[in-house]
Parts: sequence; structure tokens; C-alpha cells
Amino acid sequence: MRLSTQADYAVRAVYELSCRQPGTVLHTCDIAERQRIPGARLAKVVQGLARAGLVRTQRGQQGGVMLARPSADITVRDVYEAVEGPILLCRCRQRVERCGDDVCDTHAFWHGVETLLSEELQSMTFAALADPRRPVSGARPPAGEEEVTIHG
Amino acid sequence: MRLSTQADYAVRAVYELSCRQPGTVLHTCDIAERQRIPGARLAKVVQGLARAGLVRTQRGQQGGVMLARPSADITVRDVYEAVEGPILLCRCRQRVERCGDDVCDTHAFWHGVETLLSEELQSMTFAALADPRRPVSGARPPAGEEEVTIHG
DNA sequence: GTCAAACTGGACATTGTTGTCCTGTTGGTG
DNA sequence: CACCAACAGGACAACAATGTCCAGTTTGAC
Repeated sequence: MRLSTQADYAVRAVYELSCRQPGTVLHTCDIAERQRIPGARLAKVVQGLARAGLVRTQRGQQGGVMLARPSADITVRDVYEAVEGPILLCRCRQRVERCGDDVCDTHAFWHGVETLLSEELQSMTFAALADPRRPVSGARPPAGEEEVTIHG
Repeated sequence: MRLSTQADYAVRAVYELSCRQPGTVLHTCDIAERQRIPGARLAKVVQGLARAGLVRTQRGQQGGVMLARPSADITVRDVYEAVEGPILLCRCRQRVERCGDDVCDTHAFWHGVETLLSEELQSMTFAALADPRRPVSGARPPAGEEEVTIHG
């Protein structure tokens, strides 16, 4: 029940973008430095986020990463599942391993926990997460960030 | 956020004991066979449960494993933490990795999820888990088990 | 006392995750 | 066009989790 580093990195990367003005483009290496994440690893994670349509990447000299939609429309669950797939706790539910009939009695419980987790992750948007005085989920006060773009 | 096999096995082992009359002694190899778990692996897990005081092991020809206290007094969290340690999702909270000040904004969220998980696991006892008419989606017929003890 | 059953615990191969490196591709700039 | 910055993606080493094996110890039965 440990969070994989992939998922952790993905959430932190999207968080870093969400803390800035909508449309801000960051380099993955800047995100990596700011979040103290190995840059090479983060590049892979960003690729996953891009494939899932959560961020857009731009190649070339002026390239970088930006959110594909407003941070209020991105939930932690979106990001998590983009890099990790659906939230499944035990292996029998991941189809890695099949278990007998009554063996799955305990797994019914774990399934309930999965649902609880999914709902919790779904309820948190990155707009709320990036808000310093976040009320768990809700309105986003005007963020008066002075740094708008990075390369400038 | 996957359940480790250790934790899965531990819960299933205690569940197997909880399904039987209080005081029933089972062999780890019987539990392993019934739950389709590699026996050698389960033995290690049972050791962890014994060290945590959740089960009592008895060596010798008539040996085996039994619950150390009533199944109503054992929660899923007890078993989980006996083999996995405290529920900590992200590595910064596990002290594996330290993160900066504002880096932990996302980790504050994960900490909330940890609490939610802990409460959920705490709220489920093995008496409830082994009860065929438990409130959760149970597909287990009223078990008129003829095998109460194994060696008899 | 001897034996067999069962837990104890160390050692090792296998597998999956994570971190790192390196080369290729893309796209803007001069 | 030539060049460089940045993403894309494969390959590989390091590490932890997992599964398996084997010898040792304990305990009850004969």
C-alpha cells in the first residue's frame, strides 16, 4: 500500500504546473529541480501524462510542458491512473493471480477500500491542491503569482 | 498503492483462523493450501504475526497457529501494521526521502489519505470479516463447517 | 530415547521497480 | 541551411520484493 514513486512524481509535476498561471510552460528539468526529482525519471512520467492527455509537451528550443486543461478539471485520480492504471489493491483484482471462491472474502473488503480511495482521489482537484488555503475541494481564489513564465 | 503480497497473505491467514471456532489450531501449510499461498512464504508472514502478538505458534508434532485473542478484537489494521509497519503512502513520510518545504504540499494530501485508510482498516474486525452476513457484499453461505479442528 | 511433525531462520534465484545513460527526433533561431 | 535545446524512447545497472530451498530447533508420540 505504498505509493509508487511514479505516481508521486506525476502528482508533484502536475502540482508544480498548477501552482502557476494557466498556460505556463515549464521544462521538465525545471520541474525536476524544483521538486527534487531525478530528471530522467520525470521525463518518462511526463510522457505518460502526455499520452493520457493531461499535459501537452512541446519539443524544440522553446519547448516544455503545460497543462492540457484547467487545473480545476484535473483530479488526483486522473493523474494517478494516467501513470498507474486503475486503482486495484490486491493481485486477484489485477488478474495477476486468480483466487478461489471463498478465498476472495477478504478481497471483497479490499475492493471496498479501493472504492473509498478512488472517491478520495477523485474529489481532490489540482486547483484545490495548489491553493495555499485549500478547503479540500471548492473555490479557487485569485492566485497572484508574479512569476508567469519561466524563460524570460 | 498496491497491497503487498505480505499484507494480503497476512490478512488471509488471520481470516482463515477467524472463520473457525475460537481456539482452533491450524497448520500453516493447511492455511497455505486453503488460501492457495506458497507455504514457505506464509511461514515468514506468520512469524511476523506471532512477533506482533496477534497469533500464537506452537512447535512440535501437534503444533500449529492459533489466534492470540478473539477475532472481534483484531482489526485489519492490526494485521496490516504487524507485517508492514505503519501506513505511510509516500516516501517522504517514510523518512526514506526528505522533501523541501513547499514540496510537501502534495504530501499533506497523501497524509490525509493515509488517515482515511487507517480508519477504514481499523473499523473492520476479523469477526466482521468472517461473518457470512456482513454488511459488505458477501457471497458466503452460512457455513456449517464440519471441520472444526484439523487434527482430530 | 528415538522419531517425526511443525515452526525458525538464513541463503539464494527470480522478478519487478527505480534510477541512469545514451542516442534519436523534433522544432525554433540565427 | 546549420545548429542547438528539449522531448522521445530504448537499454541497462542497482535495488527491493517475492518465491523457494535447506538445515536447525522444538515438542509431542511411541
